Amino acid sequence: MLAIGEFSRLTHLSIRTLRRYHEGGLLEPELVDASSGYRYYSADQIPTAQVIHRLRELDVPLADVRRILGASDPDQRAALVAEHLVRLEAELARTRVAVSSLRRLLAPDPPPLQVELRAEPEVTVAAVEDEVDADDVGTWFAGAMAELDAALGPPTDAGPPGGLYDNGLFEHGHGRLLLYRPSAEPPRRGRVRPVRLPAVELAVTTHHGEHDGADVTYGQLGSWVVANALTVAGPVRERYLVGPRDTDDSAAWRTEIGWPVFRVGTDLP
Amino acid sequence: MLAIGEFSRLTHLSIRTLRRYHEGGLLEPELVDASSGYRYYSADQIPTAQVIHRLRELDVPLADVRRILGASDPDQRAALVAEHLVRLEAELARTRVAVSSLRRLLAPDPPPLQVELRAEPEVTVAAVEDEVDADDVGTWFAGAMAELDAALGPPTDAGPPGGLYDNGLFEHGHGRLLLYRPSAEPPRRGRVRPVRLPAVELAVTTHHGEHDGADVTYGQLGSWVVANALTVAGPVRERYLVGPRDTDDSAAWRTEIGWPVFRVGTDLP
DNA sequence: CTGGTATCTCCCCCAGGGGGAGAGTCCAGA
DNA sequence: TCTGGACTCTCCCCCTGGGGGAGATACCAG
Repeated sequence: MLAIGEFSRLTHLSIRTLRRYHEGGLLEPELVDASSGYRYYSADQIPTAQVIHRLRELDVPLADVRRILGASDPDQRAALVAEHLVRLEAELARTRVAVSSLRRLLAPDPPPLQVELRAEPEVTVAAVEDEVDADDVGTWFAGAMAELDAALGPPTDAGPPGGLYDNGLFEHGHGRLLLYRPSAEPPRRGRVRPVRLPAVELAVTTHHGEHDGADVTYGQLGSWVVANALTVAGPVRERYLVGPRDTDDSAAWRTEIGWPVFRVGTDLP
Repeated sequence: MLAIGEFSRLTHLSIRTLRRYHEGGLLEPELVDASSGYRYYSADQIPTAQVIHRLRELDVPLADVRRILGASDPDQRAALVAEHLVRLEAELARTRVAVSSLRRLLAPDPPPLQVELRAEPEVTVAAVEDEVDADDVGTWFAGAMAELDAALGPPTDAGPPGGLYDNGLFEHGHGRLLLYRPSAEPPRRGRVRPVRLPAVELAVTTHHGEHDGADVTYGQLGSWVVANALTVAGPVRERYLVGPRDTDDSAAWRTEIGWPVFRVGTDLP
């Protein structure tokens, strides 16, 4: 039986942290003296403590650590861990994008932006729509796109997929998100259903590369809109001209960003 | 002039976050209405907001973001950013170590540990000693080793360097740390001075690979000590048989870990 | 038995964000 | 000019995963 200080020395987990892990049900001491409250650990618990230590170094949330430790089957445990390694890899990819887009931001001469004003007519499409948290957009997007493809089959010449992004997504971190594919006769299947997109006047530009870097282009487009004295209204639109479905080379990806505007002197009476 | 909601849509920073950045002096609105408190931003502030966004994605602390934005000289700014990219890289290395050591921990059959009992005689060495936080050990270690090498010259055959780790380092996250190199006539120079290391009985094993993974070996050694009914006392000792000074191949590194013990039936009267 | 050290619980603090209440402000349409 | 809805304000609390420190007990060796 090891007192907490001794166990701390053995595992390199601080006493405070061990107590917290006890409270949290992550690592229950083998024995807790009922009268004194002293925690006593056994040497058998050292490996467990070290697994926790490692998982925490990988920023696995305590709740997930608990789940991993609770998995009785070693295979299942390995699967749970692998899941987090995937998450780590995704995070690394995000980091890479952030670094390169930071370089772009800090570069002295930003290339001028090509912006086009376009009147988008009303159109009926096959769409999936949901209330989504900003953090979940990536996951949701993948699922929705898969469902659209399942309902409509392989890409046709009806046009690339697109999305409508509620302003609340940016302002409050959650809002409505609509993903669509053009279709002459939109089916109803699963979450897919026909939706009538209203006509809208858009200021349009094209973002090159990873979607994670798109907010820089958003800013440039927004600046243009502000500078050219047009008024903003309604959800932002995107169209995925070239994306991960088309090529693995993310440098070749093209996302059209459409910012709804009132064209001065045209829409005003 | 853009109200906060509009600016939020343009930069993809949430309204809450923009307010926080204002409070924190990171991104001051161009104008704050004195009577209403409304924040108004200019379109020129969009690039700044996006730089902040990117830096935060890289987990740069707000204080450092402030410093980077405050740097007037672009070169200086680039240097500050580069500093953080170095930190990111170091973190990535730590992650890799954690992953591989996690694999080792979850492997079904841990190889048996070679433990040796050794009576270490009293010895006088050239040492640097300090009170250090656990987080700063790496930095402190590098500095202290450099200072030792400066005082003693290139490696001799007097033996590899070593360290003494106070228990408080593991239990509370800070404690005394002593780094030494054996020397017949220890000099006094800078922080380097002669120190008499007391004689001690050690349970010794050798850790292979990155030092970041050593705590697993610590646990195994500790288990052995507990199981073999010896009592623990005093600071842990390490000796750096092969380290980054010797080879870049971290798989070849060897760290001897010595756990102070009383040998039953020998030290007892 | 006594004193020093270990350990207990409890409360407050940190970063960097989010939720929500309640009040005041802006602006377009009637 | 009024009015209602949308926008924004401040303020307080909560989250995660830790750390600092106080004050009270427990353990254990001399």
